[in-house]
Amino acid sequence: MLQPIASVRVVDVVRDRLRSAILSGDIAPGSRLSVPELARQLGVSRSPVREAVLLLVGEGLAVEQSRRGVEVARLELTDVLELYDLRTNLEGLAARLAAERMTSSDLAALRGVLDAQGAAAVGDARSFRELDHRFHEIVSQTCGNTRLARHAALLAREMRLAGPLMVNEPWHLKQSHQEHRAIEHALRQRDGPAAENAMRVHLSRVCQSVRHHNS
Amino acid sequence: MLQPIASVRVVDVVRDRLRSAILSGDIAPGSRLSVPELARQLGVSRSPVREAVLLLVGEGLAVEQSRRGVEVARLELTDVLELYDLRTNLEGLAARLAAERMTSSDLAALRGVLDAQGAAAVGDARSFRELDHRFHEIVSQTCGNTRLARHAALLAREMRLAGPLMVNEPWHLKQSHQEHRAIEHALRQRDGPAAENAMRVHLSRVCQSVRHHNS
DNA sequence: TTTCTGCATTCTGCATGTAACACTTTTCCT
DNA sequence: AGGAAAAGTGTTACATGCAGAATGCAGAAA
Repeated sequence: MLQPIASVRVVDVVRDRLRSAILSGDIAPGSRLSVPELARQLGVSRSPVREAVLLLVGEGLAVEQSRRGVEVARLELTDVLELYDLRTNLEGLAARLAAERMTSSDLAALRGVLDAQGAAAVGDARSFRELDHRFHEIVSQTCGNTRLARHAALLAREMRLAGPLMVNEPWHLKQSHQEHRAIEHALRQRDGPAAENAMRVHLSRVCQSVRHHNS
Repeated sequence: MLQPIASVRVVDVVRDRLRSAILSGDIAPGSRLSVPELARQLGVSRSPVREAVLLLVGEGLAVEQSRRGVEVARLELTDVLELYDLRTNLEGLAARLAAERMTSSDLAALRGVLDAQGAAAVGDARSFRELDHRFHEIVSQTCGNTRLARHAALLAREMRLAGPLMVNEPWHLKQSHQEHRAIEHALRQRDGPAAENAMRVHLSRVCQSVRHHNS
């Protein structure tokens, strides 16, 4: 059974590259996304770059200003709180649904991420965040509701623009890790309501931490 | 104090026109969206049309097929159920938040919509649906969470593609109308939890009706 | 020193050119 | 007639052209 060959479109490559650059911080929030400049740097014409930039606007990672081009979105504290409110609900629902649908390989992947996170928790905030995203991504993507998965992914990605607003103290990361363990435990028990509750507790608590850390 | 001049971009006009045509059914689900053809019909060049079509894909109203262009999204029953699950949660949250933030003019607008809906309820399913959208839109847009408002709007719009899957029996519309009244009552009392509960009851019940109507 | 003016540069937004590909119809050969 | 090849039609995806608008800056004016 041969897989159909997926034609690689330039616009997709450009979009992925720009998204990675934005999420990794290589292109800082507030930076202008000049289409001709990016086209020169990437060695392609302006058309696919323009379309990729438009798609990023649709994803919420960039904002357009009337006639003044597009710049990488800048998140204020209120934006982050908004995002946590939404994620609390969406990912809570996702966790409840995922509890009944996760395969044993999904659960194994989840545990692998948590083990790696436990090892990274001391000091390496960057690795910790990466594994945090993987954890939440696995839960969202296995919930069985494709639209929920898509919207949760959009919100989780958008939140990665928050950078300096996030709390990186070791004790806080440790706390998150323990809450992740609780979520995983509920998922492993196939206890949907408990998983939802644990996810909501986790994200609400992080939201509160962020709020108090920036005031 | 002069208002800044909002430049009207062709791409925005095209996007709005295409979206209206899709949501009104003028362009049926499954129809191919040929960029050159649409450009001819609209009397503009292909560039803004191509971008508008891409934006509609981003909104979930159209889907791209590899190398075979874009067509208007076709919703199966499972898609509609997915959407209701999501809307139940998102709009439930929106209702709770809106209860504390709606102004008296918002409440007046809501009541106006409900009164019009009460008059239209008998027989005119098309008007009823239009007012239903207005009702949910007002609640979502007044919740104070811009991202919640945006995502709720996207989901509500996407659901309008469901067409023949929806339940249009008069008694069902009447039931929806009464549930809308209950939601509005809770909002007017500024009772967030009650509003959330009423919204969830409403959307869950509609979801069940749709499920049983198509099986 | 500060503010304004005019020019040069760059960008945005739309139009158009074009190669590669997909689908349809016609034609040609058996 | 039946089936394959080939031409024709239409599209996608990318490249490029270009007018108008925004931005930055040097130099003049207050």
